[in-house]
Amino acid sequence: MSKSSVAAALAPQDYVVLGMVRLGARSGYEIKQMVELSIRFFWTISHVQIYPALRQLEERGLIEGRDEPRGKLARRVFEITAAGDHALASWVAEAGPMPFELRDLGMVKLFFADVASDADAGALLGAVRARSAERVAALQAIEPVAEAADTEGTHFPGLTLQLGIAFHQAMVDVCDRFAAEVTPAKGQRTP
Amino acid sequence: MSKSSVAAALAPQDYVVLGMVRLGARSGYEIKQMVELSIRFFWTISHVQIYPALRQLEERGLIEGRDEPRGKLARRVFEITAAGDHALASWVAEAGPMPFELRDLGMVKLFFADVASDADAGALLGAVRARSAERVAALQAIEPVAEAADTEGTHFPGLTLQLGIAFHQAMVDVCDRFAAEVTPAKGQRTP
DNA sequence: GGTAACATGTAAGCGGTTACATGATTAG
DNA sequence: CTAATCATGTAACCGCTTACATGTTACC
Repeated sequence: MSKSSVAAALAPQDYVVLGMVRLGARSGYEIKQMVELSIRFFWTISHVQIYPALRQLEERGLIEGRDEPRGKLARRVFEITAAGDHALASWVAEAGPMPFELRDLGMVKLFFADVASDADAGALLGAVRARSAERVAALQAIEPVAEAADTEGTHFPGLTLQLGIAFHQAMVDVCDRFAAEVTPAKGQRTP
Repeated sequence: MSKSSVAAALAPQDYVVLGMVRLGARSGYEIKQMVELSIRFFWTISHVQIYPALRQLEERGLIEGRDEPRGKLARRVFEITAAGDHALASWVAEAGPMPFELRDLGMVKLFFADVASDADAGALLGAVRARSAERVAALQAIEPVAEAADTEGTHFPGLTLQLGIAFHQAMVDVCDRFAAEVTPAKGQRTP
């Protein structure tokens, strides 16, 4: 009832925007970029959602914006306020449900892969493995950036990076083990 | 253009339903249950989508249904056809994008956790760890079922189960390592 | 001079969930 | 006799994405 005009708690994407401003993203455009470079593996946001979020955050005094055009190119830049810092910290600390939603067609196909031929199932397994391996590589490529941030006092982005690397590496390992079990010789199982 | 009445390729959830019928789920109700017991960690479906999917699959001849009421309780049960087997196998074998979509508020909060106090950040880390630990336990509890299926010739559900376990165990491990680094003594970092 | 990147928006649509609705059967 | 489970549906709604829209600045 009534998410009309009064309270209406901030949504997750509002906090994402707030957090990115805190980490130094100035314009909506930069926020979108920073999201793509950092949390895109476990959260996405489109620019369409960012601009309304910025307006709302500013209305609430959690960020402060000023127009700073590049020549004739309209541009509004933001900084987090003390109230914003506090709101973000409260949200982070706030206990409550943290939904973990995974949607993975690859795993679904694997689940049903008994219906396919050994060759097709093997190819699918290889594809799933490759996908995770690529992601591991992509994440490892970011490690220097995270380490740089770490020395400057920002430690947790590195943790989420390690989490991403670890779980995709774990998937690669399981795929390898299974492939070894299933094709010890050449498509034969249970020797 | 035109997903009117002619072709309109089957959507993932249609294949999920088809696959579950193949694995022995007979009614829509049973399909929903089996989804909850098996692939819910990487795919969800609500009963609202299942019944239209069943109708569509039957129209295409991929499953065959007959009314089999329990007394006065309406109930329609299904079996997969040879054409259905083939369609499922083709889909599984079909190369193509396999989006891996993860949405995890816990990781988002962790990413921004530098804004919080050491105590709050530690609590958050513990909560994320606990969440994955619980999931590991829940998945391990299913292992006997997967092993039973394995001996009966259904091998791949066990693989996805191992993937899930490994995935969350990896997250637990990273959380533990990070917690050890950050609190060697008592909230001090970089000794 | 052209292409990529910068910068911000509106509007339509879709895939999916939630709420609502109904009723029968089984187990305690 | 009451609650949980079985079994299937309709309708409203909502968050999010896609497509559309526009113009600027910087680089090659």
